[in-house]
Amino acid sequence: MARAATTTDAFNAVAEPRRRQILDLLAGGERPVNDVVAVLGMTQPLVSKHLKVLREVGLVTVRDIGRQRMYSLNGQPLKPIHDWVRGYEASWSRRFDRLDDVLEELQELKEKED
Amino acid sequence: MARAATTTDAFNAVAEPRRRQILDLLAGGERPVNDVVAVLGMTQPLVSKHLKVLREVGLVTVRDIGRQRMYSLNGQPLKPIHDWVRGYEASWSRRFDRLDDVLEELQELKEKED
DNA sequence: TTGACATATAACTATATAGACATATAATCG
DNA sequence: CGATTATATGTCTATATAGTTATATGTCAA
Repeated sequence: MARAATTTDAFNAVAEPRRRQILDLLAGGERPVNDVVAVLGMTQPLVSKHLKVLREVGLVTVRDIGRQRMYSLNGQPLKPIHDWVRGYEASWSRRFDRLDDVLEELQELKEKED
Repeated sequence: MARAATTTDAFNAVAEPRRRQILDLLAGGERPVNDVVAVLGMTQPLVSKHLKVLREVGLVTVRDIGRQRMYSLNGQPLKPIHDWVRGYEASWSRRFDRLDDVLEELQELKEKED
């Protein structure tokens, strides 16, 4: 079995850094394809391909204006990622780390003893 | 060019659902490989492979106890994912959506008029 | 030492890319 | 219509898998 398709879910779609760049750009507002091409410096076919992937997982929507296609962001499919990763916040944030707090308190007590 | 390696960063490592399962299990505490095999019902070589990927991106650490290898979680590499995705929270959470708040207030005013 | 247990690695298959280049489709303008 | 502009798609290459099966490595126990 090969890797799951990039269009399987947001997790896979967003693993590619250039697709994150595109989303970051669209977060600033609707943009036609050539804007993305110009700003991010990728070739036009590559941008179109990445946009297709993002469209298939619902991270962007399109609106036709004459011969331009305006792409806009839809962050909703990112929610599962946020929900999943948030459960791990405790493992890097001292604010959430009870053990660290305890150790710190013990350390403070120890220093007072000296 | 092919897709970036799964060991490139946490984004890629975590795109695979079974690796997320493994992390979710390890979140409950240190575990030997065969525990993961038994609980998650994957073959042992597959688990070892996934653990190797997770190790290479720093999401798990190992500790040898006799012939067992105890794996434990290290969530730190997930922070970049959290940081990136958090910026999009506004796009699905009404709580962060100014426009929605405004519309809601207008709605309330309108209902009072009736 | 021999054997049983725990884990890692090797070989193999099928498949899905990212990116480049060339070309097709489609809409607008003169 | 013909030319130009905007975007999508097809083709080709190199490569990286996830999963299976078989085997190697390493550790403990009797």
